[in-house]
Amino acid sequence: MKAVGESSIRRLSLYLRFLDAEDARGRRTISSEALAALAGTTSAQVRKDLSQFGSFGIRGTGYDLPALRGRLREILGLERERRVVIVGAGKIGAALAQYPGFGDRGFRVVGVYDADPAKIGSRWGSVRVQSPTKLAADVKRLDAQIAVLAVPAGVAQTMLELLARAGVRAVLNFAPIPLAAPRGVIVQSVNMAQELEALSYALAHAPPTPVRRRRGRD
Amino acid sequence: MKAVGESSIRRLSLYLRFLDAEDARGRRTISSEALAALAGTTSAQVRKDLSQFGSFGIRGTGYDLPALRGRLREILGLERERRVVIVGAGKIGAALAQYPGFGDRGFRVVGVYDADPAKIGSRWGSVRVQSPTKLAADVKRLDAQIAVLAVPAGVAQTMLELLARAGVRAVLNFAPIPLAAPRGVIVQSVNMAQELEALSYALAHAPPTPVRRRRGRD
DNA sequence: CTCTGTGAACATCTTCACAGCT
DNA sequence: AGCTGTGAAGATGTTCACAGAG
Repeated sequence: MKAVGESSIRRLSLYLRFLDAEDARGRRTISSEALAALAGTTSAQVRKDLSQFGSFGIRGTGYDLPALRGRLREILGLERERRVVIVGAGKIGAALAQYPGFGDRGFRVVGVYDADPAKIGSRWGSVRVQSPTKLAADVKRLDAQIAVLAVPAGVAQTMLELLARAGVRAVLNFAPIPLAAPRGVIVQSVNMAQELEALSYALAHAPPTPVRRRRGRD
Repeated sequence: MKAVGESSIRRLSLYLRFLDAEDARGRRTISSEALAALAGTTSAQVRKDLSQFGSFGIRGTGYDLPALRGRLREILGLERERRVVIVGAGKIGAALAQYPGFGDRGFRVVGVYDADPAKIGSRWGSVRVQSPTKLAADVKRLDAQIAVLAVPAGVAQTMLELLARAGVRAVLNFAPIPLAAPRGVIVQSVNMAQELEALSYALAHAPPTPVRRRRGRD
């Protein structure tokens, strides 16, 4: 299998969401055109994305919806439950912990950590906030593969390294700085400051009359 | 001025963060190499990004730090305060409202709206949660240009249209679906489900031994 | 001699357009 | 006839490598 683009993967995740919805309402088949309309892209894009993983469409008809749905879940690795630890028990951590897209897709929060003694011990759903000193042991014991890093920028790199040593394999970072990924750890960052400033730039440079913008769809 | 790439803008925002920090510690000049190291990119990339807006570097020396900083603030439209309304008073809205990168960069929250009667009237910093029926009048009165859309997927498009009619010019969307941007409105989306599933994909496909990943930096 | 600014090469992503399966 | 799968073209983004300013 040749290298699959990052952007294709992001779209697969989106396609899956719509396949779930269409499947729920009983649709059995869907064309690249129809799926593209839902996901806000083009039919060619949908076909290219899917064809990277084989050809499971039916010419003249479209894609078998339940089959495609199953295949995407498999491709995205959503068939198995992923255990997640949240590091940083602030508002962002809280928002993610209760985000429906989290639990719905098999991501289970098994631990929450924060260095603030005032927060340690408080309940977050079914888990209690712990000290980060517990991380190393917990990650191993609970077999957590994913960590959400929602700590201040100044301690993010240190925490990332701690997580890496503990055995975490993938990290979703919300600290607004670039992190150097330790060997063997996949780091994905979400930087809200950047998003906001991209909007500010667009406002400053497109002002009097309209213009469009993207990321996800237009 | 020729079209500037989306990705350049995102990096400018990052560069500015580090320029702020270096300026604070008294540095007066910085080379593309040094800035690249901080921002996790290459010197060529830094120079390409900056050269799109003119040539304000000094050959043999680097860039005048305060000057560059001022120029970036100007380019990103951060010299003027931006008034922001938050639609959806859930956890995500709350996380953003208290996010330091928000206030620090001149984004001021002037209103919070939620359809849930139980939330209406509660205090969020200096503002009270209002009904979305107040949006149209408030956006005009407060001259809000940016909205943060943190509502459930099902009502996001409707709210976006309401915001557009109210006169909002830019929207940062957290609902996990693509939105059709009304004419004259810039929509930027952050989809955490996609980020998470991209990690899941990477875990499923890079497992036994290491591999890297990106977005913001590796 | 250092470090910028930039054309040219390269790589990646998107769109087009059509051959060929059903 | 309808719709997929895919090469080829086009667009966008990144890296290289060097001429030339300071």
